[in-house]
Amino acid sequence: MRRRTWQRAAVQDALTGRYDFVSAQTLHSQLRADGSSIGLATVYRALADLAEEGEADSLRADGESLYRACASPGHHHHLICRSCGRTVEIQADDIETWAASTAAAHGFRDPQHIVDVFGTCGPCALVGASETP
Amino acid sequence: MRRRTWQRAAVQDALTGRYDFVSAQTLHSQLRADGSSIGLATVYRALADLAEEGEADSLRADGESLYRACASPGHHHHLICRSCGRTVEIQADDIETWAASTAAAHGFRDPQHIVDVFGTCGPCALVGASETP
DNA sequence: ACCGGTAATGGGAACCGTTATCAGCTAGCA
DNA sequence: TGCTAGCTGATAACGGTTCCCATTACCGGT
Repeated sequence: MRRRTWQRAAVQDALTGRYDFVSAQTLHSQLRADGSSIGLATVYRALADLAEEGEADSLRADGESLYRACASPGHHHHLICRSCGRTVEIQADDIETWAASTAAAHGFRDPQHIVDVFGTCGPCALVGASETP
Repeated sequence: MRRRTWQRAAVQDALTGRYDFVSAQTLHSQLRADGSSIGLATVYRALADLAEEGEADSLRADGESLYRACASPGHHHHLICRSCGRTVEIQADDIETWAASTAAAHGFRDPQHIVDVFGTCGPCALVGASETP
């Protein structure tokens, strides 16, 4: 059975309050800064559980796991700003069918696909342009 | 200038001799087992260089970087057996245009995409079926 | 309200893949 | 052949994540 603790709630709340992908360590720091006494290991466990239950999306970038609260409940992909982390959720049925048919065409079963798009969002492109001479 | 050393050649040969994605550590172990005295750091450096030069593809799985010699020189994606690692290279122009147009539609510039499909290849599906009662 | 068991917690140590360090070596060029 | 910048490799350091385990506290049953 999965117990409901204030730590789990705190992690979920902190995740829901953000619009971008965050690492476990960042979330832990934020929670501590907000006065919580939650432990780092607990944040890792809570995030892993949330991802397993489908309450959060996860992806790996630069060798660390990032998490984000799901806005849309179903399967979807992400368009992520590589500068500020702003994320747009994308539904793309074409990709689903493409992945399934491609796997089947090569005799692969039970296909899963990783599809994420990174880019520089409008505001960050302006900032970056002035920083890069 | 980039020098040609027997270590780099050994890494490239070992990579070319495989049909699957391998980690730096696995490749290092294989080279040592074959009698080479190559160092682990050198394997990491050689693989990073090969990937940078476009001589090898890399992807991250389970928190580690995996490498594979490119059969097709241009941009492509992979269909990977999650059991035995057998890999099929896939050209998918539809994905390229989809990623570009999706990014543009949301005001994102300079898009990059990560698209990999994992599945269980025919032979492994048979083996796995007998192992799972 | 009170137990009892049991999952959850948290601090630190361990773990693992990767990268930095640096003295010695060597490929490539004149 | 000699020079020298780039390469090598053993080891230390590093950063993110997981494990360990004594303690805590959730929750169903009474």
